[in-house]
Formats: sequence, C-alpha cells, structure tokens
Amino acid sequence: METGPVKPWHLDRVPTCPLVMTLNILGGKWKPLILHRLASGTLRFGELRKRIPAVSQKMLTQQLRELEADGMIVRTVFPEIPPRVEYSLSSRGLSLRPLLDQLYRWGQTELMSEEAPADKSWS
Amino acid sequence: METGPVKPWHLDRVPTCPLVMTLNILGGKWKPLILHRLASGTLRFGELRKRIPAVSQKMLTQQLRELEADGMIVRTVFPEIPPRVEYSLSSRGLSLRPLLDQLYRWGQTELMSEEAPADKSWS
DNA sequence: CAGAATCCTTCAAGATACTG
DNA sequence: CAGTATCTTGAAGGATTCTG
Repeated sequence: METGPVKPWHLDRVPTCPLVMTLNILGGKWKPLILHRLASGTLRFGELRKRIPAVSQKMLTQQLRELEADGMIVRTVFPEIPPRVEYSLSSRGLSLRPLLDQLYRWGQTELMSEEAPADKSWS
Repeated sequence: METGPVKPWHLDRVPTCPLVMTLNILGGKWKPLILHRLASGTLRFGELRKRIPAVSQKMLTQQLRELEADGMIVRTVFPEIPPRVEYSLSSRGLSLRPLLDQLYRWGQTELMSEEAPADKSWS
C-alpha cells in the first residue's frame, strides 16, 4: 500500500549525479551482497539467508523488496504449501554483474594480497 | 589508539568474503561519493563539501577520517592561518578509480538513458 | 578555514511473537 | 517456509556553538 516503505538511507530521489543514483539503488547495507549471491543463480529465501549469515530475516526481506522495487531482482512466488519463493536477478540486475565482480576482485587483490584462506565457503 | 572510532555500520572486521571486506571500506554512506570527487584531483575540505552538498560537515569529517584510517585517502595539513587541509587519493584509493568510473557509468547508461540534463554541474 | 564538542531527534535494525 | 506485525533501543546523523 506504499505507506512509506522505510526507505532506509537513500540520499535523494531527485535526479542528480549518476553516481548518486547508482548508490541510491546499490547503497543499501546488504544489497551488493544480495546481488552478488544471486549472480550465481536463482536462490530461495532461506538459501539466501544462509549465504549472508549476518543479515537478519527482517533486513533481508526489506532489502529484497527494495531491490525488487528498483527492478534489480525478480521475485517468484510458488503457490505451494509450504510456500516457496525464489529470487533471481532481472535483466537490469544482470547488467551489473561485471561491477559486482570488480568489487569482489578489488577486495581480493587489494585487501587480501597475502592471507589466502584455505576454505572458500563463501565465493 | 583504536579506541573504537564510531565504527558506523561496518559488517565485520574479521576476514570474510572479499566483497564484504570491500564493502566495509566503501560501504559508508558518502564514501564512494567522496572518493569519486577526489578522483578528479586533490581538494580542500571546503571544496569537497561544495561538491557533495547534501553531506553535513560532521559526516564529511567522520567519513574522511575513516577513509584515511583505511588507507584510501591522504590528509595533508598545512600549518597556516587560516588552516588549510587537503585531501587526495592514496595509491590504494587510486586503485579503485576504474571501479568508481564503472559505478558512474552504470548509473548513466542504466538509469539515465533518456532524460539527459543540459547542465552537468556535478561531474 | 577546518574542524571538535554538545545536545538532541530520528530511525535503522534487533528481538520476539504470530500466520497462511 | 517465508514472511508480517510490534516493540524497543542503540546509534546515525542534524543543528548549533566554540576554537586554534
């Protein structure tokens, strides 16, 4: 009913610098993480949670709704019992895969030069 | 002395996914913006404020300190009166210029396809 | 000019309980 | 399973004042 969907810490909705607009969409605390996880393929709600352990269920739901509203992801509800909901990247969401990869790699090369952990439970 | 400098909304300091580590550094509300502005060259505190109108003086100071602590920018104080402080990207900061450019361009191509504003007061 | 220090308000987000 | 609904609070962040 659009009663004011929390709107976390968006800077502005008025068109400004393209970078600001990008950050309005990607700037959410968990959004890049969510998008990156989904970049590997469709995931159910519960699976997504497991891949981002630190996020609460409430936050995850909220961020997913915002990403959906911004056209970054697609939410598919299967009318089953128990319910099943799958999330995947939209075409727009897919368009920033290279960006997410670059973010990932920057952290790799610039922040983890040494200290390569044996397990790669995330990736 | 690392007494706990506010530490805004970092996810974790323990090494996790490279993307998480990257977001710990870049994830601040204004940080990508600051870094992008500095990517064009050294700026004084006041100049930086003018280029990010929505940020308060307090927030700008805070974010700059964090970026400095993370080795992304260099803060140079000139012992003059009135004081002058200049900020510029460190070598590490420079290393993510392509990333910032890509963020900027994604917003341009994906969010501003039509509706190209005549003035480009930001850029 | 470039902040530091206070005070104060809002709100992001955790915890918990409930539901189709 | 995948949420919604409430309640509560820590802290993000604004406004203002003071200073080297």
